[in-house]
Order: sequence, then C-alpha cells, then structure tokens
Amino acid sequence: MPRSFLVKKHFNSAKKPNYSELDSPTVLISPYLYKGFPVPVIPQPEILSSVAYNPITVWTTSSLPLSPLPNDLSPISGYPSSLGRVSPPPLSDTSSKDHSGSESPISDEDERIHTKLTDPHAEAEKFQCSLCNKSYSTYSGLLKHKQLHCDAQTRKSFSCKYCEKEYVSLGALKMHIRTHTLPCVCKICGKAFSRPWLLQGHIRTHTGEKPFSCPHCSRAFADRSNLRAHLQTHSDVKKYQCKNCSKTFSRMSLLHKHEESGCCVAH
DNA sequence: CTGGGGAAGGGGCCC
DNA sequence: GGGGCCCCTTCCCCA
Repeated sequence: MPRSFLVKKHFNSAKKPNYSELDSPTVLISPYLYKGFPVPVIPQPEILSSVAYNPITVWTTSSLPLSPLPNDLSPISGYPSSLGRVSPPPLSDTSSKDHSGSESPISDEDERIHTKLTDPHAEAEKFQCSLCNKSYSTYSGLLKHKQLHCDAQTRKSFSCKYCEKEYVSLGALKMHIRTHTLPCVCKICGKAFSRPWLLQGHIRTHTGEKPFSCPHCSRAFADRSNLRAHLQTHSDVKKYQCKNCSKTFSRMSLLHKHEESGCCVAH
C-alpha cells in the first residue's frame, strides 16, 4: 500500500492545513484516560500459544498478494486467527458482500429473471443481466458480470472533496474524510489522528503501556502488529523469502531492501 | 549495511 | 451508519 496518502504530522501549527472549515467535530480524549486509568485491560492474545508463529508458508515478493492480505491466505498457518481475529466466512459468502455492501447485488427483477425461462432456446443461458441484457448460463456467471461491470458502472460514486479518491459507499467516504479532518487529538502532545483507536495506540507511547507480550522473551509491545513482526525474529524460517537466493526475512520491507540492493538483478 | 523496534497509516470486517 | 478492532504495510530510527 503506498504511503503517499498518509496523513502528515502537524506538530508545527504553521504547517498544519486549514481544516477549520471541515465539519467533523474534534474529539478530545480526556486526560483522565491517560493517567487516571483504568487502562482498558486488553486480554492477552492467543498468540501466546506455541503454534502462534509456527512458520510454514513463505512469501516471496512475486507470490505476495496485493494488500491487504486476506486472512485465509495468511502465510502462516493458524496465525491470524490465533491473534484473536475471527476467521472469515468462506469466499463464496464474502464475494457478494464485500463489493456491494449489505444489500444483495441481485435485485428483485433479477430474481425473476433468474427463474427458469420457458423459452427452450434460452435454456442454455437462463441468467440475464437486467442492465445490459447479457445472458449467462450460471448464476455465478451473472453475479460476476454484475459485480465487475454493470454494477460498477451504474452505482453511485462518492468523491472526496479534499483529494481525488472515490468510494462506492458514503460510509467509506466518511471514514476516509477523517484522514483529512483528523478529529482525534491527543491532549498531551496535540497530535491529531483520524480514528480513536489510533489515538489510543498513540497514548500508549505516553503511558508506556505495552499489553502485548512475547511468549518467548521478555519483550512487550504496545502494538500487536509490532509483536507479530517481533515473533518473526524468533523463527528460523522467516515469512518473506527472496525468490532468487531463498533468503528469508522477517519483514517485507527488509525483503524489498534486499532485492533493491541488487541480489535479484545479479542473477 | 542489515535487522529489528517503534509508531502510525489505511482499508476491511463485525457488531 | 458508526464504532471498535484487526491486519497489513510503511517509514524512521537505532544498535
């Protein structure tokens, strides 16, 4: 994921963009949350189990999926779900939900069309798109067509007024706009964040709270992802592998560094 | 130079 | 629809 869009830090107010016209209210976290506690008790993740970082599959840059990595394609067997995330539903379920919100991508009209047509000539292709009249022999074929073409062309597009990004849902756009408005402000240092939980993570840098402990050494981390990266250092076979020299790395960035240093071009 | 830690970002999913 | 949480990724810094 490119970081070109990452929100700049605005410690210097002179450099801070003028978001005063924005309508999102600023959220100020009470200082009681900083020192008064109770700091929310974050249950120790199941990562503490010995299977948490058992490396099995190794990614190379050529085999890496585009981000984000789906849970079911996790390079480490049993790894993500062991970190407390519920396993995702089967792909057949997500395909119809992820791209069209909670509504079914097939309208009532489509449902009628889906019923078996009486015309014997239409027997072979009985699923017809209500938008372009293109016919498909299978329901999944029609579904795929609608998601990739017709629906994408006809559904509303929500554009960000601060940048050129577009979203298919208003909710996604609103979430994105927060990255411009930065409504969550740290009362200690004044740094602003797009979401409350980002601020909470930032507050840990002030409090020193590190709820994520490594089961194999004494280290603890404030961020779960950093613990996950750390766990790789305990593994003999790292998660990311150079496709040329087979050397493995604990982080993709290290693999990229390695490749950019000339290993891959030398062969 | 390399590897690792710290911090922070966005999008997606679930409730 | 919004909040909370998760995962992945990236950048910076340091040993």
